[in-house]
Amino acid sequence: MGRDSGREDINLPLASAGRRIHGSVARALGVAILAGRHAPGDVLPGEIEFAEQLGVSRTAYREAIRILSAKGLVESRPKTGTRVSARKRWNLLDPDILAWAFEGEPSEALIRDLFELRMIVEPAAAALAAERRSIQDLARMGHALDEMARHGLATEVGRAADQTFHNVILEAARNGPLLSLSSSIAAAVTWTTIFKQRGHAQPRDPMPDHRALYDTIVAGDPEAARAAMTELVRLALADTEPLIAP
Amino acid sequence: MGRDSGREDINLPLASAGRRIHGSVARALGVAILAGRHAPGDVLPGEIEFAEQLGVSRTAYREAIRILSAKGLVESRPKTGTRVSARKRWNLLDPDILAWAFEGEPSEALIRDLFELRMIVEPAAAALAAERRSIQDLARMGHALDEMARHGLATEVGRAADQTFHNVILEAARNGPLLSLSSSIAAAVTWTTIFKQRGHAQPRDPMPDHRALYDTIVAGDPEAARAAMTELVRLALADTEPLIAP
DNA sequence: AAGCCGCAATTAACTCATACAAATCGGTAG
DNA sequence: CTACCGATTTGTATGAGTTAATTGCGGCTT
Repeated sequence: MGRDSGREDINLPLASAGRRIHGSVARALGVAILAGRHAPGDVLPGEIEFAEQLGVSRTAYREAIRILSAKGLVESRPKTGTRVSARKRWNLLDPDILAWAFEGEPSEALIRDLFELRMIVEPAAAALAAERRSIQDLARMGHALDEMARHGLATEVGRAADQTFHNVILEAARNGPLLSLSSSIAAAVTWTTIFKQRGHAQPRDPMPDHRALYDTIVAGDPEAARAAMTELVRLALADTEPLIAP
Repeated sequence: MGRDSGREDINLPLASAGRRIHGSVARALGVAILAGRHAPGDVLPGEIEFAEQLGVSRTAYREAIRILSAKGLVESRPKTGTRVSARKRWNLLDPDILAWAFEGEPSEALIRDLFELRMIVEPAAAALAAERRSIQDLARMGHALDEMARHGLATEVGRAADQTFHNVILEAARNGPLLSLSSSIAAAVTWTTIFKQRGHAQPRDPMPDHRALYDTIVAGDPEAARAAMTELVRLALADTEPLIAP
């Protein structure tokens, strides 16, 4: 009814850049779920109704639901409908989920958890990387550090270089599943620098600890690398912690 | 053409139990990709053609592709088609992906990687659990251990209890992202026992190390828990390693 | 003459609408 | 208390029309 007379939709900014409609809907719903606007256990409106509300076809809506379902956010069965899954079912390590979580202001609990994870994973990864890194890995790490030093963490390129540095270390650890944690680590790294910029007018210079870590990996000394990375994360945590738990 | 004269499909066991068609197709393709039957960079046949080959509608096929895409296995764009993503894009920590990987004989490299991850994550998780566990957590761990002792790892219930024990520890660590690693840990645990059963006619008794770990968590001693879990995983690794790297 | 840029045609995925099938829950009758 | 039956919701199928990216052609620039 009344489809020609105008669309009654668009309270969500769907269309949007590059992304296809199913992707946009998935993102919008994902963000809403992670923000708590749909609590675990809640039943979503029926396909037909909800798709119409969003102003998209049932096809596109269903594909969006498949995406969310694949990430463990929702489960749908005939007659029962589609309901938001329990939190323990959510795949919190999925890159999209993390991105959606950080779309709005993420919960302090999540940031704390990610830091804890980082403190567990990165030192071990650094130790492995010290043993297994190739010459190319070292070159990429060195380049990333140079970029970081040149542009600083106040710039986009500088932050990207920081991400790259940590990412190359994970790659150099030569462990597929471990590398899949990169998005989680990246999220923690990002928010470290964001909080740092917020907190201090004069943020601590990150280069010394990064260089020290780099040197241990060049030297191929696993235990030194583990210690250096532990110290690096500890410092980052010290910068961040007072701001999330004041 | 010839749709009425019979279906030219079914070289894959699609239909199958409980699962919907899109789920079955996703699983079949996922397994094929993880088994290397579709290498990264390969372009899949077009929607119409491939869906017809599989004997399903384009709708079901597309929803399957959305699932795979959500897990990072494939990427699809207009004109280019759908292609298998690079390995580093795969979300190796996704429960389904791991399940699919272990559908066929998994690669030794993956098992080794998962063990490495387990050795990194579980001791830290045990330490956190020792600090944060509730009375209910302890009760569940204790019950799981009892079940494990009663039925042994040769039985399905016994193995399930083992899984539960490790899983409760992850839950007791009170860290969402960490808990999302449970499927990865579970995969490693499973294959430990599988290899153990294969290797020795008289497998090592797993109860002493498990009990020791449990006691440290009851005592609330993080460092003791870390050490106990490290020892537990080390023993499991010792049982497994000679069989995957002979 | 060689190379670069922009335009159009092609091709694939994407979206939509509709019809029908299957599954599941609740109530009702036996 | 059990078994069936109907209503409701997701699941599957199909065909038509849309959008986006790549390819190659043709004209322009160097």
